[in-house]
Amino acid sequence: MGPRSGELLLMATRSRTTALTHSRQDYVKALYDLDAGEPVSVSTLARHLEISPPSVTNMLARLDEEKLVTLHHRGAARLTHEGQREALRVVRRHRILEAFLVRVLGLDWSEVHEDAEVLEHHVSDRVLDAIDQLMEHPSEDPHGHLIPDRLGRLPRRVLLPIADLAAGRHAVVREIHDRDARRMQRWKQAGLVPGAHVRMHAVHDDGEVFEVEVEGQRMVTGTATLEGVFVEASDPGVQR
Amino acid sequence: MGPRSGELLLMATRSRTTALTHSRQDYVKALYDLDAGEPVSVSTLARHLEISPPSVTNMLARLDEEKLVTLHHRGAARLTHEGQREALRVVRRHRILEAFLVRVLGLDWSEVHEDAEVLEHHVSDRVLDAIDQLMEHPSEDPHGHLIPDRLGRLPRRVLLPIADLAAGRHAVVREIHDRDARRMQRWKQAGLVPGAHVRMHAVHDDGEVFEVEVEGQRMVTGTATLEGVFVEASDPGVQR
DNA sequence: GCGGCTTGTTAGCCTTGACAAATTTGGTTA
DNA sequence: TAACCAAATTTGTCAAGGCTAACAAGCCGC
Repeated sequence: MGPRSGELLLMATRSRTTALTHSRQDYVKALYDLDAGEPVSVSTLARHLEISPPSVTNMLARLDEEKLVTLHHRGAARLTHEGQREALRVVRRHRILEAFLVRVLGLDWSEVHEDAEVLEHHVSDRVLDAIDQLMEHPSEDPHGHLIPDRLGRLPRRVLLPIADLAAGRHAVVREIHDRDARRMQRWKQAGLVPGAHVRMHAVHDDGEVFEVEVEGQRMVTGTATLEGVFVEASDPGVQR
Repeated sequence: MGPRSGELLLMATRSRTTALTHSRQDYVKALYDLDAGEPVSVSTLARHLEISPPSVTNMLARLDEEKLVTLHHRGAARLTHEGQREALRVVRRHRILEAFLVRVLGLDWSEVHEDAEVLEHHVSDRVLDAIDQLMEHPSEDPHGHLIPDRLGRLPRRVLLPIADLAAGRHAVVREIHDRDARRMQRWKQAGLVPGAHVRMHAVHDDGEVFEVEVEGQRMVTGTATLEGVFVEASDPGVQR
């Protein structure tokens, strides 16, 4: 739920003096992204970060000492409040940078993730603020993710994986997960972009095949394609 | 002379496959900046990079092995052609980024150096090109330094330290060296910015005190203030 | 309750690039 | 020529943050 259910955090009063190292920033951000209500396992994190499990165990122990995470059963980790605050800082930078790369530099939607991933660690606050101002403080990045404010606050938003949309329901695409450029290309071609209006016509084969209407265009597709697209139901009574 | 007398280099036909490490980029750039016609000493380089002399000796040995520098008497180093090419790559990035920070993000002239210094190592070619294009391929950065083209070519330009301007001579400010933000503030206030027209009225105390007219405003100042300002003589016959 | 897969962890090592302390080199001056 | 000083180098460390190989713990099915 991480990115699509940000919470209004109570900010700790004093913040750390030194910024987290590059690597720590990656870890807390990954934990934030992977947070689905329960602690994230070592192997999940290792896969996500493309780092070996021993290295992850090792780093998690450090983050635990530094009060950025708490450790749970079998080494699984979850962010502390402070860890979450740090994660949200990184998330904010990342999303502002993605917006900038697309809106100002005109780069493609589906290709900016990696660049933002690097720059989020290296852009100074001053430059970030200037970028934010230039774009007039956008509230969303190009994939539809909300941008936390300077204090790490993020409006709560309840979204639904598009595959969970019941047959007959209308919805609006709100977020597109952004790890795989090829998949994003496909979505883009299909019109599955933030803001697009969709309607689920029918679900076949026990939730394996979907008939979806995207901006008036009917398409048939499978789970693999749809995974990563989140919508907001636009007619009443739709629940997960 | 490094930055103010770039040369038209013959580029080697094949370039290295892997980018230089962050640290190596700093070294080659520093060597480029400090190049005044003869090898740069270990201590000069150490001071410029704010790194201890032993570390510098050590790194220079590696750069020598990697054919990026040649070593000379008492450990002094000079860039090879390949080293110079790499340096020019970094210089190009740095200058494009400075221009961007000022022209697009609206940051101050005198404050962008540090940010550019960091970003030059982390911006991808794709992003750099987009930035360059957005600005319509500027030929100079905000301090007046010429920006090498993609092949590392730089028009030759002969400039004069303003202090070397003979009494009575007119000139145009072309480059401002950009290491010290406070000094840059002073220049800015005095109107000593790239493009400004100046005239040397008189030189006193054996070249210690100068009477200069900047855009019509007369000022009296010392060597310390003027060091770092380079001009192009705008009346004939002025030579160093 | 006992193999045996899946997950984590321990141990030991590597790489980059920096540092300080102590030593050597080499040019300069008496 | 000897003594001296500044500059460079050698030697030994450190900190981050990775990695592999080998070992340990949990959990599942029987």
